[in-house]
Amino acid sequence: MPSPEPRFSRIAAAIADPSRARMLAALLGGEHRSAGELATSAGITPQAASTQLAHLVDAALVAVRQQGRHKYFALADGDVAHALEALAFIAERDTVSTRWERPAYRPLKCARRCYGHLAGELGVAQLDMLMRCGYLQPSEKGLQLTNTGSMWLATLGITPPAQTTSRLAYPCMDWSERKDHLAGTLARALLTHYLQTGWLRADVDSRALSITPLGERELVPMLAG
Amino acid sequence: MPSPEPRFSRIAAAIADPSRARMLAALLGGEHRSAGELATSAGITPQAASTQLAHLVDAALVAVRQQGRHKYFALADGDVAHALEALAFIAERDTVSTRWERPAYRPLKCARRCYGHLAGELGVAQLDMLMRCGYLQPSEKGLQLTNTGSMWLATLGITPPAQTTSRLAYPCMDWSERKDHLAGTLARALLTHYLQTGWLRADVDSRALSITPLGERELVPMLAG
DNA sequence: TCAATACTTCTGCACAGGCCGAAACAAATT
DNA sequence: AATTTGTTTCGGCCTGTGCAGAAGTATTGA
Repeated sequence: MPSPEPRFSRIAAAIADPSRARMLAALLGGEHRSAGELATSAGITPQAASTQLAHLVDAALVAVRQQGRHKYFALADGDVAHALEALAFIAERDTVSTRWERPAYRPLKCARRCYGHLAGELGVAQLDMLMRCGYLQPSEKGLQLTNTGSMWLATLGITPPAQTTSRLAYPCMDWSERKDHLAGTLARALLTHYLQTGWLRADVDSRALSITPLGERELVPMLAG
Repeated sequence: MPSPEPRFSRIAAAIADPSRARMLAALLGGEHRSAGELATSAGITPQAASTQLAHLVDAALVAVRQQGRHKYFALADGDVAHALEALAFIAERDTVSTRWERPAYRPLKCARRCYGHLAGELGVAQLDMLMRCGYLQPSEKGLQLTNTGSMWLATLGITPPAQTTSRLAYPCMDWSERKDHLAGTLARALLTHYLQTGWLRADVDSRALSITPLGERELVPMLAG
């Protein structure tokens, strides 16, 4: 006689917890975020976030993608985003409206650190330029520095990092741009150089990188070329 | 630094409880239901249902309408239904599909009891016929039985109920038809008659009324005329 | 090989919230 | 007025579940 529990209540329960909801809100833009990032977004410890993210994955609300020692999470698909927006709509319809624009996200999309190397629009542009100019070329394992590439590095005053067990250069998915950017020791050396020359300036407590006026004049054209 | 709690998590929390979800599912067809009905739908006691319904009203997911000593609840609006369906969609997308057709609801829409009187398509047809034939006419307080109406009742073998403190006849919103049907002591007398003559048969544990073959031949044409 | 970083599992704790029984309140019927 | 029926409030119990601390696993970098 008591009807069975509606299946949508399980989905709603997954969304209902404030910490999980904060993580989902952080993913609403469509970008991928690592577990640690989501932990700080939610204001909880990494181990708590790990449990909650497992909960969300189990409910098929978010999808995981492992990349090295990181795990990147994103909304499972557009249907989930649609459901969240439908909930948000009835939650916000009586308020002053126009949230859901997120100016806080803009600088991150432009340029940011991705564990020592450059990511964002600028990072994608960097890899694009390196390939287009023939400074890097694909090889059987990752990307290989060409002779002209070594010469280009020399003009910048960078000596190519010695080939070690850690990879020199390889593509890394850029989740805000949905394209690859450059990762590896070479990428870290390049970002270090950009910071030393004052082309970029690192934010204190965020991954954002801001472009200085000098960088606007010198770095941006270089990467565009 | 920890972002504020997203407002949609409060909405999700209201939906997440299994008992509340069962009540919402019972309202998904758009019909109004009384608190007691929703309590049995959810499989909880009336006092528990009262608390949960207050919760749903507070969250603006359902709207209340008081009618006498009853309280009728319904989904607040189409946006709420939309959000519930969006949640149900992602909850059911991997299952064998095609729920959400509800053959169980069909007999209720046709004919049912509404606290002693006839409701549903047949109830609406009944009031329509009574007015069209001039058996009832509007008065300052409710509906009044005419002389021809009294004669018509006599041909059925019904003596008009004496006017008491309880109202003889008045319109009552039919929530499946979105029109009025007949309520009052006269309406109860008519339904009792229909059941005694075997035109209708009452279900055991539901408000549904089924039309017998005899009723199909005699009652349905009478109400249509 | 060793250290650092990212994430996960385990354990115990504590708070939130749903439930029922009992009793009160309100409306309608007698 | 008295009774019946529908709904609400109060009090106490109890389960579910989110949290952090500590310890464990995995991957990367030197």
